[in-house]
Order: sequence, then C-alpha cells, then structure tokens
Amino acid sequence: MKVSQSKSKATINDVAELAGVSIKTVSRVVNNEPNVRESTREKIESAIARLNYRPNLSARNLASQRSHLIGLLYDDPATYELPSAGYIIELQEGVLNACKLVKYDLLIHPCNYRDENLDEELTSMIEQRRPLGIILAAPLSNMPGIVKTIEDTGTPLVRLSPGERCADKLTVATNDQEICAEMTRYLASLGHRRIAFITGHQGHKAVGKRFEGYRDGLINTGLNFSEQLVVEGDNSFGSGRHAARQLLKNSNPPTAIFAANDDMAVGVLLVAAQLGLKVPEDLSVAGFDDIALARQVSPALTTIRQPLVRMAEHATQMLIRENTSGDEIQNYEIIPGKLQIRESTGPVPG
Amino acid sequence: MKVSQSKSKATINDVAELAGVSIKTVSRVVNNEPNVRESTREKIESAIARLNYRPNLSARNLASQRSHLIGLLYDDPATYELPSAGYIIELQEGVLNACKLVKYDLLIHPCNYRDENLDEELTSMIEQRRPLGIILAAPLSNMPGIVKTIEDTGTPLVRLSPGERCADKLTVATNDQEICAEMTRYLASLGHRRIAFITGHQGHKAVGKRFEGYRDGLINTGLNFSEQLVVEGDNSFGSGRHAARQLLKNSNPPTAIFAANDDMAVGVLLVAAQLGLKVPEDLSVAGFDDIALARQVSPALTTIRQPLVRMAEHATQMLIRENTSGDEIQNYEIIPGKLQIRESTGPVPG
DNA sequence: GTGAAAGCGCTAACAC
DNA sequence: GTGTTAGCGCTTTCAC
Repeated sequence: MKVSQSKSKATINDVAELAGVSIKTVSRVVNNEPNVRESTREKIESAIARLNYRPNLSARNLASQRSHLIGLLYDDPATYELPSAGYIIELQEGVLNACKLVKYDLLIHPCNYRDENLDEELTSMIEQRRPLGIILAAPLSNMPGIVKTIEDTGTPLVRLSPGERCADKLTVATNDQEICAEMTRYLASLGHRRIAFITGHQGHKAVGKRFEGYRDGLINTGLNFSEQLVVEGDNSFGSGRHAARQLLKNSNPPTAIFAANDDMAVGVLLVAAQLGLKVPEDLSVAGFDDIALARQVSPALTTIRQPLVRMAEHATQMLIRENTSGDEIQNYEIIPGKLQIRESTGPVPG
Repeated sequence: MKVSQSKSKATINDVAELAGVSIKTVSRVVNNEPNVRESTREKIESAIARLNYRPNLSARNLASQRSHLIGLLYDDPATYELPSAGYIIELQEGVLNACKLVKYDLLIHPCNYRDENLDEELTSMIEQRRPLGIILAAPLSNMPGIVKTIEDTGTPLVRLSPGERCADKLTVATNDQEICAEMTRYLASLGHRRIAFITGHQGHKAVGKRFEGYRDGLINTGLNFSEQLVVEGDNSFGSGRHAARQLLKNSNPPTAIFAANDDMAVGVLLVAAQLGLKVPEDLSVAGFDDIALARQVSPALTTIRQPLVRMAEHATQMLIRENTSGDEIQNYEIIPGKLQIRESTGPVPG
C-alpha cells in the first residue's frame, strides 16, 4: 500500500479509508470529541500517524465558520514613535504564548490611527479573516472610533490599558496610577522633597494615569504639588532630554525626576551626565516600563515593571474563553506592575 | 428590499442575485479578471458596495488551494538574546509593506532552534496554514536542518542573510563583509593604526562575515592583523562591556574599537565613560546595525545601517513573484548597507 | 458509537 | 462575455 504520498496531502477521506471508518468518526477523533470507542480511536490515530495527516485549516474554518486566528492591533511603530519595538514584541510574545496552548495563530496588524481609511481597513480585515477575537493595544484602545469600528463587526474585543474602565467591555490593564503613587512615596522615603515629573504622550490615557499617581503619592506623603516641577513630554527619548534640561536649569532644581516612561528617563540620565551631575548622588531618576535598556544604562535605571507579556496572555485567554466555554468571565482584569529599584535612585543629597 | 443585513454576511450568491448575474461573473469582477462587459462590471460593483460584500478568505483559500499568507520565521527573542526587538520589528515592517500591496497577510512564527520538536512544529504549521511562502531570518537561515525541514514541505523559501550563497535557494542578504571593510578603511583613514574588533555570536554566519570584512579592510590599508586586537563577543550588550574592558586594560590599547553590532558598541561606550576615556578624542567606537539606540547615546554612534526593512520587502516580493508570474526571478539579492558616520569616531589621538 | 448527506463560500473547467 | 457544474476538505445535523 502506498503510504507516503508524494506531497503531504492526506485528507480526512484518506484517513477514514485507511482506518475503515467514516470521515465523521475521524473528525471526532481529531477534535477530541466524545463517543468514540477506544479501539476505534486507536485505529484512527495510527492511520493519522501513518499518513501524516494534518487537517486543512481553511477547510475547517470554512465549515465551522470560525478561524483559529487572534488579531493583534497596535499603532504602527513605523509611522510614529509611540509603541517601542520592545513593547510590541512583548505583546506579541504574550498573545503567542496563549495561542500556542490552543493551537491558534496570531495575525498582527499594525495600523495608523491617523489614516482616513482605517475604519474600512479594519472592517475589511476582520470580515475577511474573521479572527475569533481582537486585542487592541494602547493607545488605540482609548480611541472610541476604533473601538466602535471593531465592535460593529461583532468580533469579541479586549482592550489593553485603555485608561478607563467600562462595564460592558473586556479590558486588561495594569495599575498605572497606584504603582506610580508607590514610586513617588518611595522617592519621598529617600528624603526627596522636590520630586519632578515628566508627563507622557497626550493621546495615551493610561500614561496619563501615571501622572495622577504621582500626585496621589505627593499627597500621601504630605508633599505639595507644584506645577513648576511638572514638564510635558511625549514618551520620546528626545522629549525626556528636553524636559530634563528645563527642570535642571531651574534655580531651585528637583532632587529627583520621575519620568512617565523609560525612554524619557534615559534621556534625563544623559542630560544629567552632560551637566556633570552624578546619579544618584546629585539626582535620583526613575522611569516606567522596564525596557531592556533600563538594565543596560549606567547607573541602571530604577523603574516600574509593566507586566505586558502577562497582560497580553490574559487578554488572549479572555478571548478564547469567550469563544469556547459559555462561562461567565471576569471582564476587567488588573495585572499589577512592580517597582524595580536599581542604581539610579538614592538618598536626597546633603 | 432589505440591504444591510444584520450581521455582515453577504456572500457571492447575494451579490450575483442582486446584480442579476451568475456567481462566476461576480468572481471575475472581484478577482479583476478580464472578459467582463463594462456595464456588467458596474452593476456588480454597485451590488458589492450596496451589500458591503467581502469575500470570505477561508472559502477562497480552500477552493484555490492557496492561502494568502506569508510566514515569517525567526528565533524567538523570548528564549534567547539574539534577535533584538528592533530587528524583528523591522523585519515585520518590511514583510507587511510588501504584503499590503497584494492583500496578503503575515503569519509570524518565533521559534526556538534548540527545541527538539521544532521540525514537527514547523511542518505542522506549514501544512496546516499553507502559507504561500516562508521567510527565514538569520541565524535560523544558516541552519541546514531548519532549511531542509521547510524545503521538504515544498513551500517556497527565502533565506535572509544566511551568510553564504547557494545557487538553488532564494536568498536576500546585505554586504556585511564589504561594508565592514569599508568601515575599517574609514577608521584607518582617520589615522588609526590599532583598530580592535569585537566579534559577534558564533552561530550567526552573516555576522561572521563582518569579521572577515574587518580583516579585508586592514589588508587594504596595509595594516597588520593582530589577534591581540580581536575579542570574542556574542552580540550582547554585556559581552561588549566585557570585551572593552579586556581591550582597554591592555598596555598598548587600541585607539579604535569596531564591534560587530551596536549593542556591543554601546557597551564599549559605557566602559570608556567609566574609565574616563573621552569618545572620540581618546577612543573611536563603531558598531553595526544602526539600532534606534545608536542615535540616542551620547556621543551618537558611528555605525553601519543594515537595510532590514528593504531586505524583508524584497524577500516578500520574491515569494509573491514566485507564486504569480512564472517569470525568471533573480534568486540572490544583495541590498547594500551604508556607513553612518556620527560622533563616536574621530582622528586618532595625539 | 457511528455514518450519510448536506452544506460552508468560493474557484476552476469548460460549455455556450 | 457569461453561466453551469463540480469540487476544495472539512463540520454539522440527524438518523441509525
């Protein structure tokens, strides 16, 4: 009997024939359905192994009306600065981890929210590929137009860090505000009284929460909030440098600078070095994200670890559960960040 | 007449009915095939617009026996250090650029070459999804086992930077060796006589070519090659720091250090700063890749820009052409890198 | 426990 | 130029 056909094309019919059963029974085995006699199952499994059979996913998708695809949407790093490469890779890693367990695949779709045809582009991608769910990364997740476009297709959607809670929407976020309050309290505990903050990109609501957390932290420790100690940034390295120069040329400069993300914090580190300030002896610096660079600069950056991989994993699992079990699922999940105290923060000078 | 059906489900039959033609004619219009009267085409197009029809890709794939998917395989950054996030994002960007034009989608598949089941995993992914082609990034592209596994499935394959030419395999690479010779000559032209080199990761053949280029450059300019000026690295930031310390503690240290990638070069920069050496006054430093960080460090890093996005674009186009036109295609393409002279290199001291 | 038959929505040959 | 007829390889009733 000819077993290894020239080019990998055994179908369910071949398996059924070789095993001497109907294709329906093969289908039951392949999909782990119940009601198959053990001996039949074994026969089929050995036929599958012998023929090297692998179900054709297009056929399966067509018949079952469900692709085994998860869509991941994020702002295109090529058109803009915002999502750093590391951020996106971690997102992808998390989704892929969760997909692997259930044999789903990941369809990535970087997009540009300034693009006029984005609605059409997204609708078209969703209706054609019919992913079983969409994961929408920040800051797209806080743009109502995009959220609505996706919801209108009827595809389940999980928002990542949208910066606000919404009862009827699946959401995964981290505790930006609380953890930033904690970092601020930590800086205060080192004796710092003039703690500056560099804000993040305007369009990014979750990053906005970090600023609120900074204010909470000041209040917690009885420090006064001063607008003089707040400079606007846009999450970019350059804006961090700019903000640092502005803060440090002050007659009464801060002794600690807390930036809303690591890229800006590294910018601060650089400016401090240029101005001859020693970190942390003369100035403490803290960031947010814990990008790879945070551990590579010298002194290593004190920052907050955002559990992106786990957030993306969790979001994917929400989608999978939404599709398989009809169980009630928690539709709002906070995965807490964690302080990473390294070398860039220390006791207040003098 | 009910036009906007509740849930986005117009099929080719609905369009045919509304336009008063057969489904075959609709198919012709959708696929831009010839032999359709202009008036018919218009009727169909308006029906498509009215019904908001979008072809179901699973059905199309099943019937036509070709998915519209490109597979991108690279070493999983989560399990190892080698491919940096920036590297992968650029690869993805290039593939996506090319895909967009022809409405293909990208399936990413990070994998671990140390994984025992990798062969099975890849074969299974390829046979199930049936991507129309695979792009294999370095260093996977120089691993014969992986290349063979993919070739055995019969799927067209393009290797990216495999470090060697092979007549019967589609390949896209950059001119690692030549451009590194050029960088070395540039350093020599600044008066440097003791130019050190930090080699890259062993398993990465294309990176090995960079070392050969360094030697070529020395020969071109009449300088002697000395083993004392070569230190082994592994592409990581840490290995760059380590190598720099080793080179600079020397009694007769180099005046220029050329690292096989930017991560290591940035490590050198850091060690130089710690040792109180001014760059480029006391020491020149050069890297390879032109990662984002190269522009963000101070002094900005002189390096070589590897045209990853264009390489990935080109690889994708090779695959598309292989599938559509039966034209002869160039099966080996070199996309040259380019020197980026910045602030970290200067005339030899003294 | 198992199977027969009818699609899923499209493309491909070939007839007209 | 256009339509008819078969599938592609699977899942899904529903009957046995």
